[in-house]
Amino acid sequence: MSHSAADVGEVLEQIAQLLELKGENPFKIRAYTNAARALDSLSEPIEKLVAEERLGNIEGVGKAITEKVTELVTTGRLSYYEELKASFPEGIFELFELQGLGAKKIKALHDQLGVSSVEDLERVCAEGKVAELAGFGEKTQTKLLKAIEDHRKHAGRFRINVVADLAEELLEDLRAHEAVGQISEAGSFRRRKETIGDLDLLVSSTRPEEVSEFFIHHPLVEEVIVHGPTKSSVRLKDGPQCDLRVVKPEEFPFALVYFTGSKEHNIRLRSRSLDHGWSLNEYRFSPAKEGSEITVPPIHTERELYKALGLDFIPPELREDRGEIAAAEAGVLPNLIEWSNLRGTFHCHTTASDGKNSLIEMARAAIDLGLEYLGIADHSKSSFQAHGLDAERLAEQVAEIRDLNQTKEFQQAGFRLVAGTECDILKNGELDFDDEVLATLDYVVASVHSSFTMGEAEMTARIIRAMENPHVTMLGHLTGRLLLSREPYAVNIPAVIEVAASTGTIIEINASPWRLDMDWRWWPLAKEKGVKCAINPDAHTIHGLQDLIYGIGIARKGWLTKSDVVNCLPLGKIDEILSAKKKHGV
DNA sequence: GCCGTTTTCGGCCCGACTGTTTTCAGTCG
Repeated sequence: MSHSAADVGEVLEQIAQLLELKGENPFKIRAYTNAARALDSLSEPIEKLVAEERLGNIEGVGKAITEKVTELVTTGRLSYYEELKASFPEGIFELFELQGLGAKKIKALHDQLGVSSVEDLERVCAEGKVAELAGFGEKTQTKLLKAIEDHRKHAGRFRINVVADLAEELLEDLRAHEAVGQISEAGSFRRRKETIGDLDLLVSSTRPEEVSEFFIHHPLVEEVIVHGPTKSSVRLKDGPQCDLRVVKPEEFPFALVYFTGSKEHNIRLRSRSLDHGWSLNEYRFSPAKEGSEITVPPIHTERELYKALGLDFIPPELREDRGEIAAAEAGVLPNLIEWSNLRGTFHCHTTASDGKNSLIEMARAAIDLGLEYLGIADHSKSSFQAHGLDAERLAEQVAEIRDLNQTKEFQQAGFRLVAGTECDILKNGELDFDDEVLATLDYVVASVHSSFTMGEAEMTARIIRAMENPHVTMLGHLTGRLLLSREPYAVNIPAVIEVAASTGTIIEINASPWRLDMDWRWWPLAKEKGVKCAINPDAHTIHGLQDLIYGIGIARKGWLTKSDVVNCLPLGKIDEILSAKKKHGV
C-alpha cells in the first residue's frame, strides 16, 4: 500500500486531533499540525524523501515524526496512530469540522454523552441533553444543530470564481461607504489559492461600528455569525463565510499582512522581526522587551513593512512559506507574470464539439479582451460525449480558420486564430488522430479524458508516450482533477515534468476554476527543469475566456514570469514555439 | 514534538468574540 504526501499529512493531522482530545501538551499538538502542513507542500514524492533519509531536512519534521512517517510510508501502517485511534470512535474526526466545536467540547460530549459521530451529536442536541452539561447551555446546543446543518449544506470550501464574484461586489459597496478608508481583500483569496474556505476583507476606518453595521446588513449577507465593532463574520448567499475586520488607518498595513497570511509566512515575519528587537502583531511593531529603548520604524504601506524587515515586497501569491522570504532577502524574487503580459491563449472549444459559441464569436471575444491570437482545440473523436471531431470535420474546421484569418476584420485587428485540437490520449498512450492528421495543425493539446482509474505507473507511461510524439505541443490538464468534485488521477508528476523538459513539451495551466491544473506547487520544479507553461482557459463559452485571470493567479503562485509562459509571446513568435518539437525532433 | 549566532533547555503568536460564567474557557484565525 502506498501513501501520498497528502495521505501522510492527513494521518499527522488526525494524530494532532487525537492528542488534543487526550489533552496533550499544545506545543506537541502544533508540532504534528506543522509537520502535516510541511508534507502537504512537498515538491517531490514522499517515498523518495523517505528512501533517501531526507525527511529530517524538512523544517518542522524532527526525529520522532521522521520515524513515524518512515514507518507509515514503508509499511503502510503506523502503530502509534492506530493505538491512539483505538481509544476514540472513527466518527470523531468529522466533529472537528463543525463550526464552533473543538477538542475540549468534543471530549466532554464523548465522555459524558457517548457522542461518537455527527449523527450522535444531532440526536443528543435534539433531546436537549447537551444544554444540561457543565460549560454548555441552550445557545450552544442550538448553535451546534445549526453547525451540523451548515456542514451538510456547504462542506466547507468554494471554487475561486464564486468567491471572486462575491468579493468584487462587497468591495465595491464597502469602498463607496464614507466611513471606509483603505480597503482590501485578504486571506487565501488574496493569495489566489485554488479553493477558498472563507473570504477575508479588511477595512481601515475611524468609525468601525458604522462599517461593521453596514457590512452585516449588506444584501449578500444571508446570516450573521458573529458581530463586534471590529470583527464580524457572516454567511454569504452563495455559501461562503465572509469575515470583515476593521482597523485604525495606522494599523492597516500590519493588519493586511497579518490577515493575508499565510500563517506560516507570518510566523517567519514575526521571528524575523524579533531579530530586530521588534514584536510584530496585526496592529503594529512594538519593542520586544518591556521598557526597552529600542525604536520601531514608521510604516505606512505593506512595502515599507517588508522593507523594514530587510525584504523586498513579497506579492501575496508567494506568501506560502516556500522560500519567498529568503528570495526577498537576497533580492531575487521573480518579476511575476501579469494580466497585461498576456498576448493570446490556446485551448478553447467551439460549437463544433462541446462549446457554446462559434469560431467567430470566440474570436471576437478574444479581440475584445485585447488578445492577438486564440488557439482553437476542440475535442477529438474518442470524446464522443463531447461531440469530438473526426479527421474530416477537423479538416473543415481548419479550412474555416484559415479563411477567417484572411478576412479584413482579422487582419485589421492584427488577430489570428490558431488551428489545433485537444487530442485524446488513448488508454495505451497513442493519440486519437494519426500523425498525418496532426501534421496539418498549428499545434496539439494532448489530454486524458478516459480510464481515470488506472494505476500510477500505467498512467504515467501513457502520458509520457503521448509527450514523446513530436506533434504534441502541450499537455492539457495534467491530473484531470475537478476541484471539490473529482480527485486527480494517479500520475507521477516529477516524471512527467522530466520528460516534458527532455522533449520540449509545454505544460498547460488549465485556468478553469474547476481545474487549475497543473497545480501551482509543481511549477517551481518545472521551471527549474526549463519546462514552458501555457495558460489556457479551456473556454467553452465567450465568458469562459475570462477564466484566464485565475490561470494568471496560479502562474504567479508558481513563481512564473512572462518569459516562462508561451502565451506572453507576440503573434509573430508563436509559430516558432508551436512547431519547435516537430522541427528539432524529440 | 521541534528548534538553536539568546543553542541541548526552555521557549513555542495572541487578540476578538461568544457563551457561560461572575472572572473565564473555548474556539477561531
